[in-house]
Amino acid sequence: MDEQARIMQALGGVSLAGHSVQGGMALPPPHGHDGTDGDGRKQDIGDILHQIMTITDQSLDEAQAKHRKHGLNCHRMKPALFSVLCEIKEKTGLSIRGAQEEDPPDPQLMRLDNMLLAEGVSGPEKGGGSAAAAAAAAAAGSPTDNSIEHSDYRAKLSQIRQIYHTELEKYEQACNEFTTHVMNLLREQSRTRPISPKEIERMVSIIHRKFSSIQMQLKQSTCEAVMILRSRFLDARRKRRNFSKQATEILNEYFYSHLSNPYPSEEAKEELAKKCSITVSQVSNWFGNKRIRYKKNIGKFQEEANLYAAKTAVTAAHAAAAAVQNSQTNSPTTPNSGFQMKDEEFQLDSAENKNTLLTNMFTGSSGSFNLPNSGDMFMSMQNLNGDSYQGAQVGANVQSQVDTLRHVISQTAGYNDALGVNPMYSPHGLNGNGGWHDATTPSSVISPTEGPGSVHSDTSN
DNA sequence: AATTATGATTAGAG
DNA sequence: CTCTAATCATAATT
Repeated sequence: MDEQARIMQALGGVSLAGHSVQGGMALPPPHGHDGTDGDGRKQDIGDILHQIMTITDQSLDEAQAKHRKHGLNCHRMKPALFSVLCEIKEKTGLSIRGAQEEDPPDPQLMRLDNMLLAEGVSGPEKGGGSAAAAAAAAAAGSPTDNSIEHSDYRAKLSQIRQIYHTELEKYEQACNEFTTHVMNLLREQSRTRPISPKEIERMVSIIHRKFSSIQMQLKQSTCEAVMILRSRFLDARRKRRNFSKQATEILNEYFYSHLSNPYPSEEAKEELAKKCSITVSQVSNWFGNKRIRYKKNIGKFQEEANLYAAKTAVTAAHAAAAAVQNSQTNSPTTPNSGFQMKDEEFQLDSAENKNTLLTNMFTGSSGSFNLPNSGDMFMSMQNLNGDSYQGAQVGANVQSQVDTLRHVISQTAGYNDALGVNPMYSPHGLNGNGGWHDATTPSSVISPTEGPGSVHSDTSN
């Protein structure tokens, strides 16, 4: 330091005219040149330094700068100056050391990385386009997670992923560019000043650190975006969608036809899930809700129960008719389009009037009818109608059954009420203290519809 | 706007 | 894990 100061001091008064220097003193002694005899030398140094200053001032004047640099490089005194610089550096260089060597793997960054990986943003590209991704997801055994809702999410996610990747790439590229630029600069400078490889390394790592901090910001904002997207799309609680009419239909059918033990097995749940195109857990949710809500207010559900009981009954009858027809070796072409029409009509009817007769009929006000499932319905209707399936015109036979039902309904549509609030009967295996009986008896669980042709109105295959 | 319906979540029991 | 019961938050209806 002292020396430097001294040199500078000396420079102060030196005339700037360039004197040529005599006597090539290759290496100025490290210490103690007290300025005794080097007048010309001083001037020379002053000259060079002045040039350096000037260059620094006009460093942007490209061609000129180059020229001057070249001049400097070729200057006789250059090696000498260089070595001086080397020495100075040697002495001062130690000061810039221990600036945190190996970068610690920043837990914050790790967290972000892990999350991005988990969300499939930074992981391996899977699927590319959103449609392809959705299709792949649907095709893969993944339980068909409501892919309609999901595809939107996936599209958005892949959009985020794309942005993230391009940005990342951009940063990386910029980082590399900058690094090489700096390296070149340093390399060039290394001709005029001593630069150890360690220093270059340090510089590079500083640059990388800067860029990685930028990357972290990118990752952070990407994470945020994903989280927002997630909460918007995947938190189904926020964006609750009702199941399709058809799905609830199917679920209700199952529920009311298994009222005595509305606990679908795992397989049954899967089946229902597939039919309704919802997930198994959604089926479970549905049944959980249904059970508890049914139990809480049976009266409120009577109508629905009747409706579905009747429906399954009709379905069973319909199926039975078909079966019988089959057994009668008639042509397989079903000639019962008319019947179907009637079927709908029937549903309409039963929905329209506040049918409570059916309630009495099916939900066992008498206590005898505690299983409003298709099998029983079928049987009872057969009995109702008197004759059996042996009749010649079976289609008409079933038709008449339905008609009979309708008749009864319309006849008795008058007196109802009193049962909505007062479920004095505990139908369908619902015991007194809340909770269904352990009705594990297969006869009540499995549809006993072993009518003619063994017809299952059950949802199981 | 208020109310009801409904799917999902939660705590807690088994 | 499944199930119940309570609860939440939103959709649908009045």
